[in-house]
Amino acid sequence: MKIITREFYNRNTIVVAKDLLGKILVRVVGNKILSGIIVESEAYRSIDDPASHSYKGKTERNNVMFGEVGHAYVYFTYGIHYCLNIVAKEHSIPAGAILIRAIEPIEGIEQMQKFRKTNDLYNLTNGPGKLTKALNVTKKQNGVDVVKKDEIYILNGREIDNSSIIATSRIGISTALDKQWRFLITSNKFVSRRVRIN
DNA sequence: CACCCGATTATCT
DNA sequence: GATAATCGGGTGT
Repeated sequence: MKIITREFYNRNTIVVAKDLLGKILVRVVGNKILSGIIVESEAYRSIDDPASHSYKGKTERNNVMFGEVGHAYVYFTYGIHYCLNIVAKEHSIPAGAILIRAIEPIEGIEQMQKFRKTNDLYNLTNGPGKLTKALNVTKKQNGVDVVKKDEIYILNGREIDNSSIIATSRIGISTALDKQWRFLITSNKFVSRRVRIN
């Protein structure tokens, strides 16, 4: 499998969010490889999206969202958790990123269980805060280029049949609830259980 | 299974 | 000073 090239991310954020389903997220920690299939994602845009960190313009926290596509935007939230996003947008749009909400673990499961301090396979990486903990992703990874084979990269996985993907409103936000920008693979056991299907 | 709540702190207003 | 792109544990049905 090959690393996804930068052109993939240089498209409509919503389309890329959907297309990331089925791709393989890889995390290199020392000499260990941790990986999983992306099974849940959310698109966040900019001036047209009140729920996005970039809605009101560039700040110290969100500046990666305004930068080159194909980089990781990692932020800290609720005083406890990190969330991993991939910058994606068309040239004409100032900012945009995709929140990786859940992966189906493939490689390095034992190491992920150590990072998470749990043996429960189905609650290991089924949430944005859980998967960053399982993959040992923190603000140190903010800005890393996921198009290069370095700390974090994404591989072409298997094509997902359109009929097995659904779109819903996004989780944990209070505005723009009408926008159906959360994508998940239906019936995948590793999707967040907080399912709000409209 | 559903709802409720506390944890804990960087970031923004 | 308030909020937050969350999680896990608790209680009740």
